[in-house]
Amino acid sequence: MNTSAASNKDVILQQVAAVPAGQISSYGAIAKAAGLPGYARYVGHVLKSLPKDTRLPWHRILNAQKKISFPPASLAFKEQKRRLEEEGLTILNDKVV
DNA sequence: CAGGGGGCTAAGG
DNA sequence: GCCTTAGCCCCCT
Repeated sequence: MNTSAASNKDVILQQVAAVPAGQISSYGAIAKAAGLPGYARYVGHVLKSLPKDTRLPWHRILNAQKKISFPPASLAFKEQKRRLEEEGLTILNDKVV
């Protein structure tokens, strides 16, 4: 798929961007798919570092419990929830189904 | 080099 | 449902 010149961060972002609309994934799954098993936290750290105008579907990335790991008072929480709903998903008590 | 923390995960109490 | 323990890893002091 592409050369090995990609850094861990790039690979992760690539996997995140590879997630189809209406489909969700977990940090561990992304890390694993990126060939970095155990980098779950690193994935979160990277996504969190993304710019507000990022085009990466970071909102499709949830934790292993399929729940939004943000506090309900966080803007990211509402934003992610809203985007997921826009993609046809449903959120029940911070949980994505 | 040591210490603390983080959109994590799984198992236990 | 919540918190703790333990594991994995990276980044900043």
